[in-house]
Amino acid sequence: MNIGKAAKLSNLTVKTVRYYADIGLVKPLKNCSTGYRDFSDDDLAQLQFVAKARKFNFSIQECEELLSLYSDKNRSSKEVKALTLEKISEIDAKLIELKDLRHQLSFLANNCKGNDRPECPILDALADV
Amino acid sequence: MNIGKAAKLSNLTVKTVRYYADIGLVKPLKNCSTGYRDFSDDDLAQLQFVAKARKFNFSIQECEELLSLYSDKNRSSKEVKALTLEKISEIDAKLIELKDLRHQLSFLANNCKGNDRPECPILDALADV
DNA sequence: TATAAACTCTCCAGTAAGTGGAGTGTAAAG
DNA sequence: CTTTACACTCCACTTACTGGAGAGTTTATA
Repeated sequence: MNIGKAAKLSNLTVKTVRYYADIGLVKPLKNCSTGYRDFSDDDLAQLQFVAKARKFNFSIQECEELLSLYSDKNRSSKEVKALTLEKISEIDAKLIELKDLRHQLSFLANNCKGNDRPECPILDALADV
Repeated sequence: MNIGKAAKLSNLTVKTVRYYADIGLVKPLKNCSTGYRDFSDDDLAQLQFVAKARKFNFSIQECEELLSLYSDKNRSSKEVKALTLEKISEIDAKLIELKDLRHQLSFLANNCKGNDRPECPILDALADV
């Protein structure tokens, strides 16, 4: 299938699919005469896999690792689980950071009248070392 | 003061301070003979302001807006509060997204034995469109 | 059959917010 | 006087794409 169809079926943009092909994440055949990429069903499955993994916050490099684990029939599930748990703790760290940030910002916002006068505790807090 | 001291006092790296000067976020004087940047106390205050605002997840562009609001003695606190509330709702959206992601990933991890055998519900889920 | 629309290609540049390194010049300490 | 620490510029690289130019291909319509 052509790139447009592959993109549609994997919920990616054509640009993104082309990019994934450029960096070798998928390796579609090329029609020599037209230069058009030709995506097999397997290529499509890989694109769908990557699209989903990216949604799960896996980086491109991690997607590559997952793909190779996926196609390796002798791999253990241990490695995949380890990568996933690592992702989860990254997410946990980010959650803590964001919650703290939200806390501080809403404290500042609550103390700011938000009127037409110049006094602003938010700016004061930012200026205060 | 020299860039090293300005960096130290604002908890930024020298590279970052130089970058901020390059993009015009701060405008230190330059010693014509040596080419060394010379940071005034005001420049330092700006760097500290930006360093703090960046920690609060404000983008560089937003930092510029905040800086100009800060130095405008006639500005109202309304604008600053609006920007802050916007930030907070961005953070909220991100929090929801991350929580959902964590949920799905931990569900997958919990269902994966993580042993030496190849069966892996995580990979299966990624492959499942 | 002509032509227009839709699709594809490559290549170049840009995004955000820096980081890393090479090569070179300057200042302070021993 | 030399070593060390600091400063400078310039270029490339990072992540994961996105946008656009200019050109070729395929399909649908007049």
